[in-house]
Formats: sequence, structure tokens, C-alpha cells
Amino acid sequence: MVLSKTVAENAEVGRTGILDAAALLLGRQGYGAVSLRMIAEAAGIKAGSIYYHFASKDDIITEILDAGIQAVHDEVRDRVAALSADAPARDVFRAVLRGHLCALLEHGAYTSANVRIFGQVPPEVRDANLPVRRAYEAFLDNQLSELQVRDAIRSDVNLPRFRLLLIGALNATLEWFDPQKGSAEDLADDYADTFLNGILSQSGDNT
Amino acid sequence: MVLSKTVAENAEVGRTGILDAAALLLGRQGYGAVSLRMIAEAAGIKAGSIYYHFASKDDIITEILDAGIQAVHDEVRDRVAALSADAPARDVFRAVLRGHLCALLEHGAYTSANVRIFGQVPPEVRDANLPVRRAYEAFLDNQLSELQVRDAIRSDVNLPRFRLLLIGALNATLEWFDPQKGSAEDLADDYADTFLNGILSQSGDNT
DNA sequence: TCACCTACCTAACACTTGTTAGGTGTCTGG
DNA sequence: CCAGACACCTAACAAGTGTTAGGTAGGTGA
Repeated sequence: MVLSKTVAENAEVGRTGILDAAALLLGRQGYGAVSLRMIAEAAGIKAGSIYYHFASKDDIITEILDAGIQAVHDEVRDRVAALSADAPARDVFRAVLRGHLCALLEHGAYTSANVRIFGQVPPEVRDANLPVRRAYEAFLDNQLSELQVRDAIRSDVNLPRFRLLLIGALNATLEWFDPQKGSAEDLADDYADTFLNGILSQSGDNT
Repeated sequence: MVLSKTVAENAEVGRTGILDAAALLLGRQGYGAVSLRMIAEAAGIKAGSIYYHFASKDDIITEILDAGIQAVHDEVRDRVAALSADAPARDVFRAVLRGHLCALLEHGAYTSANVRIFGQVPPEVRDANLPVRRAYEAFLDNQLSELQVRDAIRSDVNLPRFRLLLIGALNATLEWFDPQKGSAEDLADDYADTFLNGILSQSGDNT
């Protein structure tokens, strides 16, 4: 009975071992540079064995892409839910940025893999990832919309467009972020201030 | 003499024809998905012939990457230079964003190729592109620094970090921008307002 | 004990990749 | 008219790709 459990665990290790190795490699090297043989070696098995767990390379990619978005979505949702219902708008906005950046920069082979390779995968794989992606986008739009209804965000801000701006800026941090030069949370707070207040000295125009 | 000119022109068509075709394909499909045979076919020649003009595939990539950055740099520099010396800070900032976005979204197989494939190329190719990249970053930092000295940008704004935020947000537009839903210049002005003024309704905190 | 399932391995498949060697026709300056 | 440069082509190379068929060691339930 104990041993049968061990077998079941090993089964999970095998599968998730492949996914973990693949996510790590894909996040570092990109879609085209990572072969099944590299993934297999990193997972401690041989290339052909991958097909016991997955039907194709794109199958692995699809699963990693979905898990990547889901991890960010969950992290952001949890952080927002942890706030009291009447939390200041600034705190809600910060929670969103903190969740997204921490998931992306600190715990996230899958998340960073998603950001890095989404633009490189075949169209079919990209399409398979769209529902999960759309769900996260809808969640963000809802959060922003609530802030706008509460009159915290100006009514003339185009929310879907701002959401694209926001995600673009956040995801780009992956290319240069160095955890030794400051935490992801500090970076998130800094970004939040920039987005909320702008960079202008006064509201008026300076020559 | 006329014909000798024709030959020289054809030589240029051959070389730049390959570069143009490669930039277009790379911008659309990514580094790993584009083979020399695809580039050759798009340029109207055979794969082996490419080696008459270039020493390797990475040679082509390197040239395209450099040209891509240079095109944005030139466009932004020209637009800023076209302003009068005492132009309002808002206009300078808008000119920067307009130049970057127009180069990226409207005229720019090379530019969009650069943004799309830079993260996917081999390290050696990436390193070769760094000097041109650094020059553009330094130019942007100078422009922003001038605005900060003029007290248009708050002194507590970390400029290099803001530049990273800005470029990240601008480059991400490549993934969703649709010229039929509005011009790149309008988008640039909208982004400029968001960055300058922020999204907050009041400077105070709302519950 | 025996049949069976799980989780792997080996070896090969057809195919694509970047790259090279050598050949071909056309145009050109002398 | 001719040597030669120019701009291509053909055909092949070794290496690497995703993928598959068939085999195997060891634990499992009856």
C-alpha cells in the first residue's frame, strides 16, 4: 500500500518533472532553441520516453502556457481578495501589480516561460492558450473597472487600452529584472506610483 | 555606363532584397520559425545563393537587428530635433513616443523584427546588437534627463527604470496594435498623457 | 505464481536545418 | 574579342528535429 503510493508519486514526478524541466528551459532559451532531447535530459530521462506522458511537443507547451497564466491569475486574485472590501484604491492597484510581478519574477518558471515563448509558438498552440489568457484579462478589466466606478481612476481612461499598457510594461521587466538589486514588491510599488500619479512635476505644463 | 550602374543596382537589390524579405518574415514568424530556404524563396532566389552576400544566417540577423534599432533612434531623434528649443515638455515627450511608435508600428519591418526576435537569437548575435541598443537607450535617458532638469519630470522619478517601463509598454503594442482602429500617433499621444498625468482621479486617495 | 500495468529505454524513421563546393550564364572594362 | 567579376544555381553534406515501434525491468492485484 505504501509502495503503490510511491508508484503513483513517481508517475507524478515523471510527468511534472518533464513539465518543470521544459518550463525552465523554455523560459531561459525560448521555443525554437529547446528540443525534446534537451527537455528529456534535464528531466533525467530519454527523449522517446516523453511520449509516454505527452502526445507531442506542442502538448507540453500548451500545458506550460496555461499553467503560466493561471499562476499569475491566482496570485493576483488571492492578493486582491486578501484586502478588506473598503481598501483604498491605491492598495488594490498595488496588490494587482505586486501579484503579477511576484508571480512573474520570483516564483515562476511557467509564468516566465509563458511571457517569453507565447510569441514564438505555432498559432494552434497560441489559440489553445487564449481562453485562460482571456480569463485573466477579463479579471484585470473587472478590477480596473471597479476602481473607475469608485471614481479612483479618471473616467476618460480607456481601460482595455490601459490594461494592455500595464501588462506590457510589467511583462517587460522579465528582460532586465535583477532580484539582487531590489525586490519584485518594491518594483511593483514603484510602478504603481508611476501609473497612478504620472511623472509630471505639476499638473500644469512646464516649458 | 548606364548598364554598369544597373549591375550595381541589381547587386544592391539582391542584398537588400534578402534583408527585406528576412526582416518581414522574422517580424511575423520569429527567429526559430524562419529558415534560410524561406528567406531565399521570399527574396526570389535559392538558399545557397544567400551565401554570396552573407557569411551566415546570424550575419543576416545581426544586420537586421542593428538596422531595426537605428530606424527607431533616427525617427525619434529627428522628431525631437524638429521641435523648437523651448518647446513645452509635453511636446518633447510626445515627440519621443510618436517617433518610437510610428517607427515600430507603421514603417518598420526591421524595427518590429528587432522587437520580436531579440529575445530569441543566440547570445553572440544579441551581444553584437548591444552597442546600437545602448546608444538609443542613452539618447532616451538624455532626453528624459533634460526634462527632469527643467523640472518637468518629478525629481524622485528613477529615470533609467522609467525608461525601461516606457520601452516595455511601447514595444508591447506590437502584439495587438491594429492600424484600422486608430493611428500610431494617436496611440502615442494617449500613452503620453497616461505617463505624464497618471490615471488617478485626484492626487488624494480615494476609498 | 502469473498476468498485467507502469514507466521507462533503444533504435530507427523521415524530414529539415545551416552550410559548402563547384558549376553557369551574363555583363564589363580593356 | 576576351579575361574576369558578378550574381546566381545545383546538389550534396552532416547534424539535429519530432516522432514511433517495439522491447524491458520491476512492482501489483488476484
